[in-house]
Parts: sequence; C-alpha cells; structure tokens
Amino acid sequence: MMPPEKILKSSPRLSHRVTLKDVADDLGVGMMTVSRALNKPHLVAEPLRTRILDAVARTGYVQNRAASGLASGGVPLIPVILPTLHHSVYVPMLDGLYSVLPAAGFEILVSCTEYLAGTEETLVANLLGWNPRGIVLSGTDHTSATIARLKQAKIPVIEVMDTGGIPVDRSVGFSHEAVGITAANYLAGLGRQNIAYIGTLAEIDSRSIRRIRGFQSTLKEQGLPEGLIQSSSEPSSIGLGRRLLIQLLERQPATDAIFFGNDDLAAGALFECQRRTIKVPAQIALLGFNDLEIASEVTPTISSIATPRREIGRLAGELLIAHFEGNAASVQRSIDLGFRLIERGTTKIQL
Amino acid sequence: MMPPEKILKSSPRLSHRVTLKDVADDLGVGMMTVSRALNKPHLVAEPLRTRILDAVARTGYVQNRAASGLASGGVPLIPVILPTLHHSVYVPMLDGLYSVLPAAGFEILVSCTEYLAGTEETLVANLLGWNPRGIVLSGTDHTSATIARLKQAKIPVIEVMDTGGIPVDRSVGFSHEAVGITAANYLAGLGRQNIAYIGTLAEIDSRSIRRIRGFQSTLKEQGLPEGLIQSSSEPSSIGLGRRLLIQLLERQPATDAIFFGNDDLAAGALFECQRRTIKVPAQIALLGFNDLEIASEVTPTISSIATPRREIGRLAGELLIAHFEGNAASVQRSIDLGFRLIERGTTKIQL
DNA sequence: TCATGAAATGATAGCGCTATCAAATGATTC
DNA sequence: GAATCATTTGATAGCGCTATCATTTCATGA
Repeated sequence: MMPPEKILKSSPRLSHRVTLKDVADDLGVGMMTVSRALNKPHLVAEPLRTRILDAVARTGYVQNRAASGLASGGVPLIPVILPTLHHSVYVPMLDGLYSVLPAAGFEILVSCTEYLAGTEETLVANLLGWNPRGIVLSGTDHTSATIARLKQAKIPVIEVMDTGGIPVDRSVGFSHEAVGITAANYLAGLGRQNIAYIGTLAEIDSRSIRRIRGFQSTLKEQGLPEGLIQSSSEPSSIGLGRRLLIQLLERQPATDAIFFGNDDLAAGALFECQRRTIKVPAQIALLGFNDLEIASEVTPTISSIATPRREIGRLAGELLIAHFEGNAASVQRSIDLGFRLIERGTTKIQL
Repeated sequence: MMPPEKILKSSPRLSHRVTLKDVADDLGVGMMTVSRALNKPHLVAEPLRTRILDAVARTGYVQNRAASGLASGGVPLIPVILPTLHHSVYVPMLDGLYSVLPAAGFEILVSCTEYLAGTEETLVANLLGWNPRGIVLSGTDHTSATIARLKQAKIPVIEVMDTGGIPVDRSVGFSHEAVGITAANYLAGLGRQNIAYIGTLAEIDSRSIRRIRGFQSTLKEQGLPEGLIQSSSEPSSIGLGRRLLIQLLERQPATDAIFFGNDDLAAGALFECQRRTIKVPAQIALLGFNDLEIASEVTPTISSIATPRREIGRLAGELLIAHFEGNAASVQRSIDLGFRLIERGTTKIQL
C-alpha cells in the first residue's frame, strides 16, 4: 500500500495567472534570467533577451507587483496626497509630477483628504504600507502621529504648495503669508479702504490661515481697518463665490476691494456684481488667487496671483529622483518658488 | 576550530519597519493571532484583541500591503482609469466611487490616459500586476490586447460613461449617440438651420465619435445640411471654445446653432459671442454638454445636457461590491442611466 | 465524570518575486 | 596553453504576510 500522500496545502489564487516560472520553464531558462531580462535588460545577452521578451509577450505575463515589492523591499511608487480634485487647482501640480516621475520608473498614486481632519493620518499610514520609495503631501501641517510615521519610514517626503511650516523633510512651494501681504499691499496701494477676504475653510486650512494672517497684518500696517473675512466650509466654486459676496455685502456694503482664496470664487463674485450692476473695478476691486483659466477668460478679466503649481510638481519630482540617485544632500530643505501678481481688468481700468 | 558559519543571506530592507512578528513577540502571542485581530477581529477573544490593538498602536505597526497581497492572492484595490483630470468632468464619477468603495474596504487607484493611444494598454497591464479585485475603465473601446488581458484576469471589469459598445464585462453610462440625436433634434426643433458641432478629439475619442454620429444622422433625417465639425486635439477649455468658435465662424458665418462637446467650450464660445456682440440665443443658440457648474453661473445661462456622472460612479461601485458578495449574476450587462437636456438662456429667451 | 464539540490560538507552508552568491562560459593576456 | 578576469546564467533563500490545519481551552450535557 502506498503511504498516505502528503496533501499539499494550497494557497488561494484568484485565477491561474502566468508566473515568472511559467515563462522560465517555457524557455528552459532560470527564473532569474527572465526576471533580469525584464528589470535589468543590460545584464542579459542579446539573443536570449529577445527570446525572453517574445515569450513574455506571447504568454501575456505581467509582473506580480506584490511579490516584486515584497522581494525587493519596496515598490517604485510615489503616493501623492492632495486636498481635493474638486477644483482644478492641484491638477497642474500633478502634471508636474507626471512629467518627471513615470519617466524615471515611478508610478504615482493619487489620494485626496477632501480637507477632512484625520483623513490624512489614515491615508499616510495606509500608503506607507505599500513601502513606497517616497511620498508627496500637501502643506506642512500634519498631526504629530503622521509626522512620526513619515520620519520612521525613512523615505524622502516632499511637502508641496506651502513653505510656511517646518518641513518633515523637504518642502517646495511658496509663502502663503507673502501672498496675503502682497494682496493687501496691492489693494491698499490702489487706494481701497474697506478690503475684505472671501475664501473657504478660513479657520481650518493652514494655507488659508497663513494667507489671512499676512493679509490682516498688512492692512493693519497700512492703517486700514481689519478686513472682513467671509468664509465657508464648502468646496470653492463659482456659485459659492457669488453667495459669499452677497453675504459679505450685507455685512459691509462699503466694501471696495476683495481678495479671494481662489479664482472661481472671484469669478462668481464678478458675475454677481454684474447682475447687480456694481461696477468692477470702479466700485469694487476683485483680486483672485491661483490664476485659473477662468480668470483670464471672463470680461473684465480677473486680476490674480499666479502660483507656480506645475513647477512645484516638477521640482518635487526632481527632488525625489535626485534623492534616489544619492545627490540630494546639498539641496536646501525648503524651496520657495514665489508667485506673481497679474494685474487685469478687475483691479485696473483697461484702456 | 569552529566550522565556518553559514553566512545568512540578507534581503534588503529600506529600513527596519515593525513587522507582524515584532508585535506578536512583544506580546508573546502567535503571528496569526495578531493578523486575525487586525483583519478578522471577531475571531479573536476580547481581552487579547484589545491588548493586540494597543500594541499595534504603540509600536506604530502598519501592515505591509505587498506581503499581505502576495499571501492572500490579491489586493483590495480598485484601479480606475480615466481619460484626464484636466477638466472636472470625471471628478463626480470618482466621487461616486468614493462614496461606496472605501466603506466596503477597497482602495481606489486613479490613473489617466490623457487620451493617448496605447497608454491604456500599458496602464491596464501594469495595474493588473497588483492583482486588484476589480477594475473600472472609461468607455468601451480598448485594444484587443487590453480586452484579452482583462478577460484573463478573471475579475469584474466595469466600463463607465458609455454604453455604446460591447462591454468586456459590464458597463454603466449613457448613450452618446442618443445625446447627439437629442441635441440635433432639439436645436432643429428651435428652427435652426445651420447647426454645427464644436468639440475635442472628434476623430479619436470614441464617445465624441458616437455623439457626432447621432448628431449628423439626425440632422440628415431632419432634412438639414450636414453639421460642420470644429474640433481640436487640445484638452477642452474655455479658451479653446473661444478659438474654435472663431474658426467655425470663419468657415461658416451663417451658423445659427452649436452643440458643444463640453460646457467649458460652450462658455468660451459664449464669451467670444459677447465680445463680438453676437446675440445669444437670437443669432446663435448654444447647447453645452455635461452640465458643469459654469453653465448655470454665466449670463445668459448655458443650456446643457446633464449627465449622471456621480450616479454612474456610485452604481459602478455598487456593482463591484455586489459581484464580490456573489450576487451580481442577475444584473444586466449594460446599464443606461440616461441624461437630461436642461433648457437655459443660450437656447431660449428668458423672460 | 467524561465525552463532545465549539471557540480560541498556534505552527507551518507557501504566495511570486528578487538579492545574493556560485558556477559556467568566453575573452584576453603573457 | 594556462592563468586571469569579465560576462552571462542559475540555484537558493528569504521578503512579511495569510490560508490551512493542528492543537489547546473551555463550556455543555449525558
């Protein structure tokens, strides 16, 4: 009688996928050679390499990323945590990242916090579970648990869009406080007396807070009354700009200049002014932020503060790559790419 | 003399991360118990479970997703492939997915093809390498290699935004051809004679092609001249709408109605009409598509065809979950959620 | 009292890949 | 022709986790 066969423990498989071994056996070569032909082609001699790549194409083999990531101790992945995709502010930043990272072999994984407190902490923990090679976050305000985790991960961390705090590792952006200062100085310089701010999350979002801080302190310096803040926790949109303008004018009908947290808000306010036949800029000057497309397409065109979002993304990507190539040490921790005030029709009578 | 010690092969580690074993040893329990406490808490008795969760929090343990995915034969991940994030058309669809998938334990991984041919094929291959539990694609046009891979993966595939082709597995969307028919019938019904189409990627994007097909065939039925098509390969934007209008009017100054491939194009065209003091809708009627926010915020408001993008995303997510729970068999393969024409100021004089 | 089985926990074997080292092969030099 | 070295390929041991089965514990009833 035969001895009882040892029953093989079978691990689950969603379906029998073609594995490295299948390809290797098919050609009668070692698994490592196939692995090399795919990952480090220069280490495999020409005739074999071609045969292997053919076999890969023929069998439809796809690398199992989980296995690869486990074996090599990390995944060529860069998670990017954004506040939201509901307005297009962060898309150019993503473009910047996409313009350099994929070419260097990194995949980008986009996630959004939707400005919800605590979301970032969970996201960071989850994303670090992938063992990514680096990570990109928005802003420099994070819970201490998040900061601890990021430091523990020992991977490059790039915080984008803001240079206002102390970076965990490196930051690339611009100073929101300086934006607030520039806006207030500019509007005050136009001779405006009652300068207000319309934005979202004025007390929650740290970038808004910094902008408002710079704005208020400058108004004070200029001997002007403290600016009214009209804010909402809704995401920024044209309609919201319209509604916040209505609310603001109820509180302070004498308002003669407004700085906005985003151009879509400014556009909404402009539309509402036009509806009410309030003359812009004669009666109220409007200054937007971010230089979104809509600002230069409406009539009158909306003055705005242009932010180098695409460049921020690109530089963030380049810093990561520099880090992986081992020459990042010399770079300063916080890189300020500045911003640019663009004077258009809503603050200046166009000839 | 001691025998030469076998030198342990060391695998690389980006940094010593806390592992399951660390947590287990710390508490003097088995690894499986810790794993269970995290993944199937009901299988671990109360006092121990709490101790384990405490230890996890204390040590900052994060599950290694690659190891977990490898061991369990798949990752609770749903990749979503979109055409682009450069306009906000697809964001509500994402919202819909986010409203159901994370609650059911799935992570969402967003990627974009940017309408580049071949990108989708590469993306699908890469993404399937994660062994995801399901996948969401835009549209029903894919290369045969992509279709083959998707079928081979044996996971649910949901194609969203379009019901025009034969789905690989299931599709949720609406008929772009019906949109074109509705638009043409509506504008013809207003008595317009020279009806044109302004859009992007008119010959490349299959959804545009289908819309145009329905549009042209309906004009023909109505005994109207073939509609002029003014198209560009740039991404849709306000400025592009303005430029395409200029080009169109050069080709055919008698144009009295235009159907647009997206509302931002319609807005740009409206702005250009206003600049040229062309009366809208008296001289030219404008009909947009997608009912983006800008359509209802400009003056006159832009008539548009509203598409149920959020619902499409939500339903796609629900179909996936139904599949995982084993009760998807009864659902029809292609679900048409329809669309709605919204009559506003650019096609109808408002009282 | 002891069988009986449910509930809780643990030991073990891979998942599919890559790092590492060993071996084989070929090229080069004296 | 042998020694030396670079190039190419292969065998093996994990990476950290979970599925599976084995074991232990404990309540239950005859």
